[in-house]
Amino acid sequence: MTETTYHHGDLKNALIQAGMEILAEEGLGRLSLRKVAKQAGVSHAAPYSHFKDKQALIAAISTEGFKRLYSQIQAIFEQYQDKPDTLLVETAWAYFQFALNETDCFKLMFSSTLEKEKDYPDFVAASKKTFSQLVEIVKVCQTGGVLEEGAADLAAVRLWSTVHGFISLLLEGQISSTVTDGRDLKTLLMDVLDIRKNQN
Amino acid sequence: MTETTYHHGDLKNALIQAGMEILAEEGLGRLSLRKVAKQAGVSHAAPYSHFKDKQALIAAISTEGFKRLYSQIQAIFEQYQDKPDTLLVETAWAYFQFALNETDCFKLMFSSTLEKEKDYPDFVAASKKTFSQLVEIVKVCQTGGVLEEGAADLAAVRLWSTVHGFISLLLEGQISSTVTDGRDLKTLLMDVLDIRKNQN
DNA sequence: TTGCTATCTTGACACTGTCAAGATTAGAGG
DNA sequence: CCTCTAATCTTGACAGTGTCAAGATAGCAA
Repeated sequence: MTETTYHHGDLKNALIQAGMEILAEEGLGRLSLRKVAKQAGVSHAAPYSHFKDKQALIAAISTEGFKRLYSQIQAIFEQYQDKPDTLLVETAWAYFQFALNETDCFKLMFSSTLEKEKDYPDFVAASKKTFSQLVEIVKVCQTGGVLEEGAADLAAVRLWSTVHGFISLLLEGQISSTVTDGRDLKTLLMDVLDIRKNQN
Repeated sequence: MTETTYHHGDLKNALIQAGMEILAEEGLGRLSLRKVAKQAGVSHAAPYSHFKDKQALIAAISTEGFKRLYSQIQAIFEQYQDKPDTLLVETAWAYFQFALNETDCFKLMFSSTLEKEKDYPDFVAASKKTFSQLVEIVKVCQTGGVLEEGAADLAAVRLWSTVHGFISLLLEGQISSTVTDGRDLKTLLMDVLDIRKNQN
């Protein structure tokens, strides 16, 4: 589908793409360089022309994951920019859905498979950008009166921590069913975030 | 140190012990069954007499991690049982410290290396027990007036999510330095949890 | 003592990440 | 159009891995 010629043009992205597919279908445990290479239709050592390491490929996949997460949140941001209360809930919900829909990618992004993030500036940039976006959203919510005024970055960390921790524990099966039962996920999320229901 | 005889008595625990040491010294990425076996002084296939899988060993190590976490929190619980406000902070701080001191074990416990937790009832029991403990602590804080009354399990999930998410993101290097700079970790934790400073 | 059974060893297999050496080819300079 | 260089890709090898089957060992019950 994506291949161009024999010397096959854009292998780097093809490998990232193949990696994400395997990740989604088989999970992190079954993600190997050789399988990625085979899926991209090249020999087992070909990836080393584009990635120093398996770590480097994983960094690239994580980076791509952050970009997707960013753009999904960005869509929410633009949609609800002038409805601050809805904005907060929907941002959290978008984060939640990303984790649910692309579980293994999400886990890869955060499950410290990467050992020396410093070595991957693209990865750092992509995640920093996402965080700045959250701070931005928090500011809008503050001026909109949905959140108390105060250090926006701290408030963003607080919210991000809660959402991230909750979805992580949930994916891990650590949230007791006495809590989850009888609530749909979105209401549950709002309860955990301690957001009172609004108009819709 | 721990070996008893030639047919070497208590290999199962020796393997768990060896696994935790390697985990602490070299990290999850470098934890292999064969290395664990060598460190315990047995041949490479010996672990299969006690563990079905590498997964099973990892489950056992995680379980041990939960037991340690439990007992550390339990110590805090007993110490501050009748000082509800301090209790809350110190519990969160104990969780925090566990993650900081035994980082790789902590990551192993939560980083979904385990694929089918259902298959490891001991693991499930140990983590459930820890959660019950948190609910218990929340209840004490509620009757002590430190937390609003309400569903204790939901409040526990909320707190746990925030602490867990925060420490996870921190370990991952995802927390911007604009937030961490100039605050020591405990104050930072209290800020994130939105707990106002008290007497001490 | 005898024999059963849990435990441990040995040897093998397929698979993995990684590297060195060589083949191929795209594209720049003539 | 041809040539040459550098990027790209292949082949082959190596050590390390998880796992299993077959056999050795030894603790313990009879």
